Amino acid sequence: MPNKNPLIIENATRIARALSHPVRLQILDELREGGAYVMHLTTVLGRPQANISQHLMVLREAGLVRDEREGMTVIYYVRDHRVCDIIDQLLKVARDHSQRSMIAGASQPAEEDEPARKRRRHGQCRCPRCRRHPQAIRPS
Amino acid sequence: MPNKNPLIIENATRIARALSHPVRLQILDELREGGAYVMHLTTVLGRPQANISQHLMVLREAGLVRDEREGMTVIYYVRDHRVCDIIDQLLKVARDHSQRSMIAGASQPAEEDEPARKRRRHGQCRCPRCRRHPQAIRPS
DNA sequence: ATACTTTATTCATAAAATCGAATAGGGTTG
DNA sequence: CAACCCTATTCGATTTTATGAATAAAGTAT
Repeated sequence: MPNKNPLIIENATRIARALSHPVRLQILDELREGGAYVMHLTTVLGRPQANISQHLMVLREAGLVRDEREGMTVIYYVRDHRVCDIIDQLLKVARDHSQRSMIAGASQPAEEDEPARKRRRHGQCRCPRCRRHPQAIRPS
Repeated sequence: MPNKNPLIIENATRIARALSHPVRLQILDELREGGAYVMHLTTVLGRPQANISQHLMVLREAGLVRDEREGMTVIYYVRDHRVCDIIDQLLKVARDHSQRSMIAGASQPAEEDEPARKRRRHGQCRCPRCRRHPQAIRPS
């Protein structure tokens, strides 16, 4: 973890939570290549307008989208396209996990169930094993 | 979005939700380099044991960790390290967003507020603008 | 067997998220 | 202004999540 600042961690979880709903994931996908009207999202995703607006509010408060008034309509844009990359990775992992659960031994998960690497020498920890290796401390 | 399968999307949101809590994010970070005992996590994160176990259950059900009994203790491992990469990206974006909100014009967000790309020509959509460009359909 | 250790689970409660329905706000058109 | 269109917000009901407390489960040691 490149940054242990609790505020940063909180922010990261906020982004993750914003991504944790199918409608919001799909909204971001629609916005991805150039923004879209609310009405467009409503039509494409087949959900009531109020619901789309509600999800857009969540995305806005998470700082993931930006809106631009244009007369009577509003266009929403993705704020940081790195978030789209994150979504791509989520989908990739999700796809592999699905395959793994459906077919027993299929395709290349690109990184099979981790090989149980050598256990790390923990820092300051009172647990029986750590007690014998009081090294680097990583408290908070 | 490389895959529009609703099941895959649901799975992706499940992963995102599992990542949407500070304790779980930190747990994954601890497990990252080699797995850890529950007790170790309890000590390092400074949270009651039951709570750590509860979060581990969430991570387990999301398929993000794997446990291995070893006598009286249990070691948890990350299942797919690509998830750690996702966490790194979340943190990176979160860090930039924090900086952006604290300092007005600082550091390189690597991808500033998106330049409002040319609007996409939407497919089948009843909204006023789309009606005149009935092209590719992207319904469900 | 008894006591102790480590981890998991259950329960009750509080907090947060989701969603439809209704409504409000603002711009446009006639 | 009145009617209409697009979007946002509020409200209430329901569901999900989070958490401490208590307890269970299972291995270990005496």
